[in-house]
Amino acid sequence: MIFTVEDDESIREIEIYTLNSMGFKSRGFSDASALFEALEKDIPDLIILDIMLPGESGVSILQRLKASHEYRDIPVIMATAKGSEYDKVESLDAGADDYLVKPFGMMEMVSRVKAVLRRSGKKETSVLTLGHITLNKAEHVVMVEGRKIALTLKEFDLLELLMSNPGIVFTRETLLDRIWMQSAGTETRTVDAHIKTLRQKLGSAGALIETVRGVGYRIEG
Amino acid sequence: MIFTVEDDESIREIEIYTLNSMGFKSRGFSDASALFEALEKDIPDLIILDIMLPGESGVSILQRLKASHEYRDIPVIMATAKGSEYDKVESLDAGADDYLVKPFGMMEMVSRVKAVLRRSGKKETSVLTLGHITLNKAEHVVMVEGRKIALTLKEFDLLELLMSNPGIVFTRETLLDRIWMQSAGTETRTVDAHIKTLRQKLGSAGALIETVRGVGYRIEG
DNA sequence: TTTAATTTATTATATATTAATAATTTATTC
DNA sequence: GAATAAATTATTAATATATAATAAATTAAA
Repeated sequence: MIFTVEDDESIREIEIYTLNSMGFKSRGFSDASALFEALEKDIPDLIILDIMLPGESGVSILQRLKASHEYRDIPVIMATAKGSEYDKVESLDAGADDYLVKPFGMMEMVSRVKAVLRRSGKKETSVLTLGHITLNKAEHVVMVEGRKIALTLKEFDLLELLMSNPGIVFTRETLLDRIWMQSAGTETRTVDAHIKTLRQKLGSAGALIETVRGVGYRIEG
Repeated sequence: MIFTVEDDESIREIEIYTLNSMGFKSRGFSDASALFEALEKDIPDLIILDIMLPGESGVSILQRLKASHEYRDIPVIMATAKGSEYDKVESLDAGADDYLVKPFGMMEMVSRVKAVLRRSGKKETSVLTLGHITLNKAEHVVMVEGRKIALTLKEFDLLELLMSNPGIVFTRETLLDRIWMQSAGTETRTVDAHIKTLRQKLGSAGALIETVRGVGYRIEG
């Protein structure tokens, strides 16, 4: 679970939407009081904290968090306005784990979130992302543009292998070997059939799976 | 055990019903004398105290509690009428741990109760809630929609593991390893059988336990 | 001696595979 | 550069297989 504190509603919504569709769970809050209220019920894995907030500032919230025995271990990423070097220094001093300079892109946010989670040694997210496809290994769930897609085991394994190696072409033989545990030999259309259902279930994102004629399949890097 | 002091009988009943169905034990009292009588026999983990009471007011009761060597460590949540800022300040001054502004929702009450119990470092609440299922680890009791469900040991452990990790898929192998302390190997339908009885006993809430074909089981996050 | 846990056997269902055909793409020939 | 042939992949639907749900019977434990 990721908490984000941001007073601008549209930015907050985009952040939450992005995080959710990348396989994270997230909730947004507009100010300090809403955040601390939620903290009583649920300790998140990470907090994204805007500095400019109505009422209590992000830096002040950060200091409160780090002063609290209960909350000090939650990693925090600060969102600073461009150029306010002083805030940045002060935040890092106060114990922020990373910072984002506004205006920041959603993909930058996600990659920083992943990096901080990885560094802070929290349970490895095990989330693969590519284009609009998100694959969560632990939950065995695939999302396309925020919508959950039901895949069968073979489809899931196939997609996972392709997504783990974007750009790399796999021959049918290799795929049969690695996913079906079949040593090559008999001619079969099994792989083709699964690629077909995969593409279909992925909808528009299915176009990411490319056929390399005469060789095999790959997912776009 | 949670005590709630509230003169309005219907509110009191709802509070008790809610707390009980969330896995807490609770008793209600209509005024100060009933409360102090009960306190002589049993020290609760927390008291919810209405301010507007016939006879002695909630604030006065709070002051007496905090003045008493015996009772001062019991956390107290005050229930204040909307807008009576003075009462709120006076209560927090007098040592209340939190306050609820009337009219408050039952879920808000429960989450504040949990938060205060957690903060006050009392025995870890160890109450898991998911949908209509409530699991109390300490009391080894599971409730579904307020009704107590009798689970066997293995069933309980299985549900606890799943509820502690909502959304995460567990393979039969992992479940056997973590609950049955069996290292993998022999093919068995043991897990399936327990999932079946669990679902059956949970009734409609049993649908929360999902089968991920070819992988294992998970409980909906 | 009752209750719980496990195993076995059966039934139901989801998924995988295959085979046949259609649609493409690439190569070849005129 | 068109027309045709050859090769490859896509698609479909029927069939086979694998997996899970269920119920009943057995074994173990309290």
